[in-house]
Order: sequence, then structure tokens, then C-alpha cells
Amino acid sequence: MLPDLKIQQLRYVLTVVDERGFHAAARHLHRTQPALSMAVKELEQRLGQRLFEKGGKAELTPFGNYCLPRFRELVTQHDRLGRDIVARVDKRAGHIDMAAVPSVASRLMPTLLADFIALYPNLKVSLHDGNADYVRGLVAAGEVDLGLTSLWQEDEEFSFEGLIRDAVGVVCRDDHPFATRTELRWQELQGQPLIRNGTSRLLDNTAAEPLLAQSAFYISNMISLTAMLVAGIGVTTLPRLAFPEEYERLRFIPLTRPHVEREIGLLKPSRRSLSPAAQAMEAFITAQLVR
Amino acid sequence: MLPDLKIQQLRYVLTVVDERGFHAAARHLHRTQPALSMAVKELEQRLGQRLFEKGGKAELTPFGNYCLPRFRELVTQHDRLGRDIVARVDKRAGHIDMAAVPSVASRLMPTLLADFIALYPNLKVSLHDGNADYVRGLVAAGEVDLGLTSLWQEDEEFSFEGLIRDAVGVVCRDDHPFATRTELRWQELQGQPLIRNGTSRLLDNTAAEPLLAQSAFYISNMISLTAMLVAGIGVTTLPRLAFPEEYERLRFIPLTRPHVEREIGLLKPSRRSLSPAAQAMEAFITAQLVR
DNA sequence: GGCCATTGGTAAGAGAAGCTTATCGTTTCT
DNA sequence: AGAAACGATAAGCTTCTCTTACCAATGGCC
Repeated sequence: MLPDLKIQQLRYVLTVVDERGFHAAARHLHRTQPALSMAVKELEQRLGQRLFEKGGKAELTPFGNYCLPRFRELVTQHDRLGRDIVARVDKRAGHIDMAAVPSVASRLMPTLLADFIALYPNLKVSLHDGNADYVRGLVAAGEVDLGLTSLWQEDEEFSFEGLIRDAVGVVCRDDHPFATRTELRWQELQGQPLIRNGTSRLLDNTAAEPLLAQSAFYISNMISLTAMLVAGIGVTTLPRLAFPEEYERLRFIPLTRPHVEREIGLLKPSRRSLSPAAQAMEAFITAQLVR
Repeated sequence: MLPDLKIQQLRYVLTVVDERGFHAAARHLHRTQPALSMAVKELEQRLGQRLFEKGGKAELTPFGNYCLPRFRELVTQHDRLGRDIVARVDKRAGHIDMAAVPSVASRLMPTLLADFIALYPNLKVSLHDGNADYVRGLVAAGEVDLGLTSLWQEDEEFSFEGLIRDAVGVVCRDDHPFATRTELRWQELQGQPLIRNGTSRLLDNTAAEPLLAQSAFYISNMISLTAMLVAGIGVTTLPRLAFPEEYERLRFIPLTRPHVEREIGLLKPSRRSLSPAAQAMEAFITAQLVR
């Protein structure tokens, strides 16, 4: 119905006017003068009106004067859009929504994000934290681009790339008999007042599972859990990364036989692809954590 | 530096999304499906990011979702500009600035403009009136598109197309001896109290010129002139078109030997060209007045 | 479970568009 | 009057874009 105005043709017209001549414009655009003559002529023919006066001079007709500012506006917006998109592609703009389990969020992310932002100063990052199910849910719903968590079952919907292994151990107060040990076996937990927590299900389907049955407490909140440990109410199991090192009276003793560990990695949707910014984050995290 | 986004490619992307598929979009655009596939692929390669997910489905990536509204905005503005310009070319928008000598402005233009506007309901017309020099000045300065006037000397700067011939005659009161005559010779004006007016210079360089020398009065204003004629102070000469027919007591008697007439026509700049709207007006006026 | 329709992607060739070189006719400045 | 600069034009080549024909994957549907 209406003919496509090509951005290039409009740009030619603008340049001819700005440079006050076809030759100067051609030099400026790295084209030859006939290229501009013909392009302008083609445009004029399609519009059904001349833009430049015929008398050999590069002067606009009244119609050309009407068109010029409108052409300029469209070309300007085109160029702005181009720059905008290139900035995204080049990771000089954009934002990343992430989610991580609390231990990762508090222990790994601070320096990770600081280093990332040093590399991509104009990217914005949002970080949500919650338990592994919550992280998985956010990734599944597309509410975040990437998740840092451990994954139980493989799922077609996700792509999971393991990054760091995190061994489970016992946490107790410094005056507990275990406190001076450098490692423990699961059997030794027999009869201990064991407090379960959010990470305890890492022990599901392992030799350690029966031990959890004895446990009288389940505490999901980390602050409450450490308070109970500091109070000497009992001991708990935690992955090393989740062990709060800032509590002077608490000790972490690795458990062996069997060795139980969680694998923390990058969770992303397998069907959807990532925004350029998220791609940068993915590459950065895997480069940082794979060693 | 930054690659030209072609409007057509962007439109393809929008259509694929809107029609939810390459085939449907191709049908809609009267293209074949591979044309769209390849155009989209080319665009993606130039941006360095995919717009559509790879899985055989026409689903946008996050990057595509970012781009889509921006593409749509640019295409919308492009289309608006296209319609806008086509409306001008088709004379469905625009305005014309005109100037005419008073006789033409008051006697010819009213019906002329009414008929013109009936034909082009959306065009706007401004009409200035003044003496022939004023009209010529406005056209020369480019302050009006067209002038309706008479021209003395030919000029490279203007193109003048004569349209109607307007004979000069004597105007007197109905009780004047001339009032019953059907024509007069210049010699008969000898000894008459002759009032000069703005049109008198039409008689320069004619046999009638010596007669003007006797004249005691020069009145430029038409209202004043007619008042003097009605008062019986004297007689004057006017072109027929300038004779105010609404005064019952005034009579117009054509002068002969020599026959003196002015030629009224369309004055336009010869160097500049006309806006589409002014072209329509020019064509209309010449069609109406040439017979 | 296998068939068929529909999806998008790929390859090769035809056609259109755009660019360059070479040349011409005007205008303008010296 | 001559030279230089301007824009227009013509012919040939390159590049892009579209079409035809075919392939691979997916999704219903008996």
C-alpha cells in the first residue's frame, strides 16, 4: 500500500542537504556521487514529487523542505534504536535477575557480583534468595534469568551446570566433644541431639537418613538455628558453605563414610534463552567458579 | 559504524510475532516463508543475538522481547511518516499562501476558492491582497506560493501565465453625459476632471498617457475613490474587473482607440518549484480561467 | 505406534537493487 | 574564454532478496 522508505535513502537526502551538495555528501558517506543521485531520484519517483530543485543545484523544493525535518526525525530515532540495541548486545546496558540459596547468596555472591560489576559497570543485577525450591520456582516461572542452587532431580525444563561441591558436616559448639575432631563418621552421631534444618534433606536416600528420624527439632531459620547451637541445645548438619563462620563458638567437622555433598551450580531454563546481560553473567560465573 | 536496520526486516519480525508463525506472516506479507526465515536470520546475525528461540517455534527470546516494542515503535513512526507524505502528494493535506490584486481578490477569488476547497476539502488557503507591486514582492520573497496579478515587465525570476484580459474604461456617475454611451474614445476625455488611481499606470506608454497629466487628483484607496465619483467630483479610469458594480449610481463605459487592457495571470517563481498543494491550485486556476 | 499435516530451516538459481566507472551538459569563477 | 566544479546519465558488475524445491522436526489423530 504505502511504499517502504528506506532509512538509507533518507540518510542520503539528509547528508546532501547538510553537506550542501551531492559530491560532498558522497565523500562523507564513502559512496560515489552517482550513487546518491540515483538513490535520491528513485526516492523522488516513488514519492511522486521532487525533493531537490532541478536546476543542477542541491536546493530543496518546498516539498523537500516539508519532508526534511520528518526524515531527520525518523533517521534519528532509527539511530537511537540502533545504539540502544547494540548497547544491549555489547552488555553495556541491561539487567539480570538472579536467585540463589542463602548460603550462596551470602557467601559467594558479594564478591562475585562486585567483580562482575567491575567488568560490566552499566549492568544492573537483582538478587533474590530463598531455599532451593524457591530458586527453582523462580527460574521455572521465568521470574529470574539464572539461579544458583543445588538440584535434586534432573528435569527437561532446566539446564543445570554443576560448579562447586559442598561437603556436609556437623556443626556444634566449641565445648562439645566433637569440637576438636577433624572428621566424623555418621555412626558417631547416634544418640546426639540432632537438629534438622532446611539442608537436611540432602541426606535423604543416603546412609545418614535413619539418623534424622531421631531428631526432635526442625528449624528452618538460620538465625534461630545458630542461636540453638550456640545455646548448646544440640548439633546439626550443614554443608560447609552454609556454616556461619562468623560465630566464634561454633565448629564445623566434616562427615565421612559415606561422604555426602551437595553440588551447587547454575540453573537456567533450557527452553528459553538468556538475555545478552544474563549470558555475560553466566559466562562470568562459570569462569569464576569452575577451577 | 552502526548497521542500518531495514524497515522491511523489522516489519517482518513484527508480522511473524503478530501472526504467530512464519507461514502465516508470509501469507500476510505476500512473500514466501523462506524469505522471512532468511531475512530474520540475516537481521539476527547482524545484531549478534537471536530474536526467535531456536526450537522450530516462532517464540521470541528475551532479547527479542526487548527489541519487539522498539521495532514496533520505529515501524509505526515510519508508516505514519509515509502516510503523512502521501497525503501531501495526493493533495489531501497542506496549505497554499496566495496573493492577489484587490479586484481579483474580491471579484474572482471568492467563488474560485469555494470551488477549489470543494475539490480539495483538506487543503488550507491563505489569501493576501495588495497592489501589483506588493503581490510581486510576496511572490519574489517566497512568502506566498502564487500571485494573481498583472505584470509589466517580463522577468527571469518569475513565470507569468496570462489568464484573462481586462479592458480599461471610464467610470462616471449616472447623470454624467458619458453615462449613456456604450463606448468612448480617449480624446473625449479631454477637459474632463479626471481622477487618477492605482490602476492608472496601466495607461503609461499608451496614447492615453498625456491625458493623465491634466489630472488634479490621485486617490489610491478604492472606498475614497468611489466616494468621490458618487459625489460627482470627476471621472476615473478602471479596468472592468476593478469597477465596483455594487454602486448603483456608477457607470462603466469601455474606452476604445486605442484599446487598453491589462492582462491578469498567475505569477509564480520560476526558480523555485511549488508545493503539491500549490500545484493543485495552479492547475485548478488555469483550468478555470483559461477558456 | 505409525501416518500425515504443519512447522521452520536450507540450498540453488533467478531477478532486482545498488554501486562504480566513465562520460556528458551546465554553471560558475577566474 | 577557459577551467573547475556541479549534478545527471549510461553501462556493467556486485550484492542482496526472493522463489522454488527439498529436508528435518513436531504434533495430532486414528
